[in-house]
Amino acid sequence: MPDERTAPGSPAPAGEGARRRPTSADVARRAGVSRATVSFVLNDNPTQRISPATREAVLAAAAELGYLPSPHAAALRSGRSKLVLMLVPHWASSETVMRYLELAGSHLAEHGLLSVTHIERSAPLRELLTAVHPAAVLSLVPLSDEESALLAQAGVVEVHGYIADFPDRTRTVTLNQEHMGHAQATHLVDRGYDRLVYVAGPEIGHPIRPAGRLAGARAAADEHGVPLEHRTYRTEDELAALVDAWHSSEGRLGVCAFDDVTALEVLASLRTHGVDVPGHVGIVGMDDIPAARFSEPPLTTVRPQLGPQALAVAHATLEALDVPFDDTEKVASGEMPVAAVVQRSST
Amino acid sequence: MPDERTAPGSPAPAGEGARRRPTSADVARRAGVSRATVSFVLNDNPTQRISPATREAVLAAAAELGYLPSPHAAALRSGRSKLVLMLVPHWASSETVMRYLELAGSHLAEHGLLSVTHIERSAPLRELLTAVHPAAVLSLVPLSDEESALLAQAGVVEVHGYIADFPDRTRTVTLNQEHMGHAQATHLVDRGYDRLVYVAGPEIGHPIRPAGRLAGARAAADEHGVPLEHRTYRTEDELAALVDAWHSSEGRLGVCAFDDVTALEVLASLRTHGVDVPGHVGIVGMDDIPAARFSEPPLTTVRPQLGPQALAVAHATLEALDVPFDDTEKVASGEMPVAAVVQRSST
DNA sequence: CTGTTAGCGCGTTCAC
DNA sequence: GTGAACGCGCTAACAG
Repeated sequence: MPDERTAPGSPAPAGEGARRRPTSADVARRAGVSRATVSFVLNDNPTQRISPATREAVLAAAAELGYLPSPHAAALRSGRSKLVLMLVPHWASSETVMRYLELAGSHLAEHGLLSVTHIERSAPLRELLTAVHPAAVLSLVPLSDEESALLAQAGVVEVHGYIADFPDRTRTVTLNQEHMGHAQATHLVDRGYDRLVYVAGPEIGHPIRPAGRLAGARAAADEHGVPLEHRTYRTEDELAALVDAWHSSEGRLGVCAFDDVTALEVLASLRTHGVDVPGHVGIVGMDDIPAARFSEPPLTTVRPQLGPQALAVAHATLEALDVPFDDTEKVASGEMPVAAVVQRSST
Repeated sequence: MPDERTAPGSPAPAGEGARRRPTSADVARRAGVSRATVSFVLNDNPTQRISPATREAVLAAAAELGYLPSPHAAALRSGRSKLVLMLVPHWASSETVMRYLELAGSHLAEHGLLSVTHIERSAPLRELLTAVHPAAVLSLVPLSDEESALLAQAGVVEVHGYIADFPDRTRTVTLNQEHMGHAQATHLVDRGYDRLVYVAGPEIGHPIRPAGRLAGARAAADEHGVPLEHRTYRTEDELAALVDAWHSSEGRLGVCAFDDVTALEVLASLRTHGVDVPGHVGIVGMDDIPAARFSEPPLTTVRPQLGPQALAVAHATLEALDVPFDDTEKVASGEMPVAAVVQRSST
C-alpha cells in the first residue's frame, strides 16, 4: 500500500470548487445581529422573542448567502444527528429491497430523519462510523456481536428490518418468509392441485435459505391434508431429472418455487419436457418480477407486501429514537400481511 | 399531530443504548497523556515523534475504551469529510445500478473515501445537506441549477456518473447509450437479418429515452447498409399490430428492444402470433436480466459493462477531491467499452 | 421584551 | 511531548 499522503503530483490543492461554506457568523454579520440571534430565528426557538424586523433581516441574510447550517457543528453540539444509516448486504441490492428502503426512508423523512444507504462490502462498519455518525443504524441482516458492540459504544441505536428470517434481536421487524410459502401453497391447493412440491435451485451468492418459506408451504399443505415434498437441484441435469419424474406422475402436481427466477427456470424445463402446464403441473413463483408476465405460460406469483413492513420498521426506528409519531396506524410486527397472490394464468 | 414527547407507554426512556461515546480526552486521561498526543498517535502524524512506550499506552487505552473518533468533530475541524454521497433517483434503484454504485464505492473505499447512497424522493437535497456534509456528491442524473448552486455554496464537489445520456456537465462520466444500440444492431446484422426495427414500449416511470440507443442502432445499420425503422407501442393491441405486420413481411427481420423486459414482452407476442423466432424474426434485448435465460426461446441480450464505468466515475471523484491515485489504469471516459453481446439462441 | 456574551462539544494542529 | 486556540452552531445566563 503506497501510503503517500499529499502526492507531489498535485501542487496546489486549492482553487477547487471548494468555496467556503457560509457560517452563521456570516449571516449574523450581514444581518447586523449576533450569532445567537441568528440561531434563535433559524430554529424558531420558542423560548426567545425576536422582533419581526430582525427576524426578517436574519432570514433575508441567510437566504442571500445561501446559508446551510453545518451538520457537523450542530451534531457535535447537540449530540444527536438526524441521520439514519441503512445497511444493505451487497447480495441484497435488488429492486424490491431498494423500494422497501425507499418507503421506509419516506416515512422517516416525514419525521425529520434523513436516511442514507450503505451497500456493505466496500468498507467495514468501523470505518464507516469514522465518516458518519448516524442516530440509528437500520440493518437488513443480523449484525455481528462486534458490530453491535461498536454501535453500542458509539451510542448509535440499532434497528433490524430483516428481509428474511433471521434470529430476532431487539427491535426486529422481519419480512415473514412463512407467509410467502403459505400463500403459494394455498393458492395451488385452491386450484385443485392435490400434491405439492417445494423447489429451490442453487442459491447464487445470497444466504437466504428456503427453510422459512418451505415451512410456510408445509403448514398450508398440512392444513389442507395435501402431501408436500421438498426438492432442490444444483444443475440443469438435476432439474431435468425432477421434471422428468413429475411428467410421468399421477394426479395434478403443484410446484412452489423459491422465487420467480427459479420458477421461470423450472417452467422452461417443463416446456422442454412437454409437460402440460397448468393442466398436469401448476407452478407459483415469488417476487412478482416484471418478466413473470411474459413467460410461456405467464407465471403466477406472490408479491411481498413491502408497505406494512416499511412502515413497521420506520416506526421501530422512531420509537427507538424517542421521536413521537402517530401510532394509530402502528403495525403489529407479528401480524403483518406480507404476501398476496397475483392472479395470472399458469395454474 | 399529537406531540407527546415521551410516550406514556415507555416509562424510562433512559437506559437506552445511549451510553456516552468515549472521547479522545477519555483516552488521554486513561493513557496519562495529553489529548494532542492521542491525536498524533492515532493519526500516525509523521511530523511528530512519539516514543514507542507512550504510543503503546495510547493505543491500548483507545482499544480498551473502544474509542471511535467523532466524525463531526473531525470534519468540523478539518473542513473536509471522507464521505461521498451518491444520489440515485427513485426510478433507477435497479439491481444493475446498485451494482454500479457498489463497484464505484469499492474503488473509493480503497482511497479512504466512504460512500453512502440516498434514494431521492424522500427528502430534497437541501434538507439532506442538513444531516450530512459529504466531500462530494455523485449524481446519476443531472442536478437542477438550484441543486448545483446549493452544492457549490456548501463547498461540496459535484460529480456526475450518468446511467443514461444526459447533457454533459463538468466532471461527467456517462454510460454510453449509443454503444448499446450499436451492439444490438451489429449482432443482428452479423446473424444475417437484413432489415432492422428498434422497438420501445411504454416507459413506465423513468425518464430514460430510447433516443441514444436508437441512434447507436441506426449508426450500425448505416454502416452495414441495412434499413432500420423505429417503432413504439403503448398497449398490447398496438404491439400485436406491429407483430402482425412483421409476421407477414418478407425477408428476415432483426428487432432491437429497448430493454430485456420489452424484449420479453415482444417475444411473448411473437409466440402468440406464431412467428418463427429466430428463423423469420430475431430479437435482442438489453440488460441481461436473469430471466432472459429462461424465455422461449432464450433471449439474446446485451449486458452493460459496469466495471469500466464505475472505475471511471471513481477516478473522476478522486480527481475532483485531489486524492492521489494510480492513474495507469485510468479509463478514458469517451472510449469506454460499455457493452458486450451475451451469446444465446433466439437469433 | 429583545438581543448579547460566553462557553460548550471534540478532534486537530501550531507554537513552545 | 504539552498547552491553547480553532472550527461552528447551540443555549444558559445576563444586560439593555
